[in-house]
Amino acid sequence: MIAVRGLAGLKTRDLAREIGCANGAVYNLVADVDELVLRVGSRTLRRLDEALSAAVRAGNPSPQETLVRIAIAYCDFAAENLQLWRALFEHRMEADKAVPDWSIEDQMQLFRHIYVPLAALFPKRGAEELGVTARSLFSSVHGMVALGLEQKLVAVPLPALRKEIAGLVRAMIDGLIAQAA
Amino acid sequence: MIAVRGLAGLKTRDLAREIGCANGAVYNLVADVDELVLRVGSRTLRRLDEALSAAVRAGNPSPQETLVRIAIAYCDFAAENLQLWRALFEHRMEADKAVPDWSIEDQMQLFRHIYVPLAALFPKRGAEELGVTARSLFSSVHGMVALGLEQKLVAVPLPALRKEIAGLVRAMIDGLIAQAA
DNA sequence: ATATTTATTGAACGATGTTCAAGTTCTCTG
DNA sequence: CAGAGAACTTGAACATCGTTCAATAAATAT
Repeated sequence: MIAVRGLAGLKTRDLAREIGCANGAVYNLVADVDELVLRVGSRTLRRLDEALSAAVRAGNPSPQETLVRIAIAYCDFAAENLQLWRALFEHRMEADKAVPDWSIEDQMQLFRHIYVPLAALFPKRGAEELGVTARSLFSSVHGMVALGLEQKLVAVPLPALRKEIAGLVRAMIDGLIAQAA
Repeated sequence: MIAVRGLAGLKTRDLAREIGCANGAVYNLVADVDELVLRVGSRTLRRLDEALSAAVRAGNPSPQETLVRIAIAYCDFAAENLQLWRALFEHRMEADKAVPDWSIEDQMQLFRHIYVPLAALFPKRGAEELGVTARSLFSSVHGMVALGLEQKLVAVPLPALRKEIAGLVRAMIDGLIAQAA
């Protein structure tokens, strides 16, 4: 239902009707909608992880081109799974409720795809520093994808967005290498 | 109310009580909450615009350092106006309702801060191309700020985030210059 | 066959955005 | 300044949510 109607289109009553049970029975499967959304998010993250893994496996290019491929794969996955991908970031827990550990774990896993080629590029850097850089790289690509796929503003055609992302990722890495030298 | 309790904490009843009128009277000022949020967003964007303008005015550094200052100013503004800034991006209209022109206009204005120094750096590029690059730069910095200020994951201390942003912006620009050469 | 545990139901509760008929206040005119 | 007409205000009522829970049904154990 999230995939079809978006996160805001997920209603427990519709869901109950769809799976053929009473309204209240939904809460036998899940504590509340927050958990439901997080569990869907978990599946989405797993599929995203597979997509990124496939992008890394394909061919055996340089670490920098691997990073470019990861970024493009991220972009493609977001475009092809727009609503599910958006749900990952649109969803907010109530202020007092904590995100469960298994969900945090899911999110952290993704950084390793970026971490590995980055470590190859910057063997002098420590794990801590590499983690921060991996995070920054991910964040900036995420930002480009998020705002690029937002039809709210000017709609950027997907091929143009992919090209733009590839260009900026290469620029970032080239720049980082130049800084390190 | 958005500034204090966040976008989700804005309730029309509370608002009516706060401004001292009946529930329904809110709708004399505003068609619906969507418009209310967009009008608050408009003010936030204006203040953000001022903050970026101030960052550009301060000193008279190179175009690349100007871009770094803009990025840092964006980060600082987001940190100091966290809830209001978040509301700009968290808010979603219902699928069938369009964002009004005046709100779109507000958003577009911001890119000019990036556009100007970028045009100085890449005088050979056309307006179209510069616009796309400006957008990409903004998007990637936005992504870093958005995920960096999310306490959901590991909380990055603000000074570290600023440093990280400055580093990556310099890397991106250096990389873009190298590509153009 | 009966008792006990487990699962399911759907009505009801509380919150929330929004509407609107009725009441109130303001304003302009004779 | 009186009073009619316009404009505004009110708060109860509606629809839509997520969520709860006593009552009921089903499954399982004795």
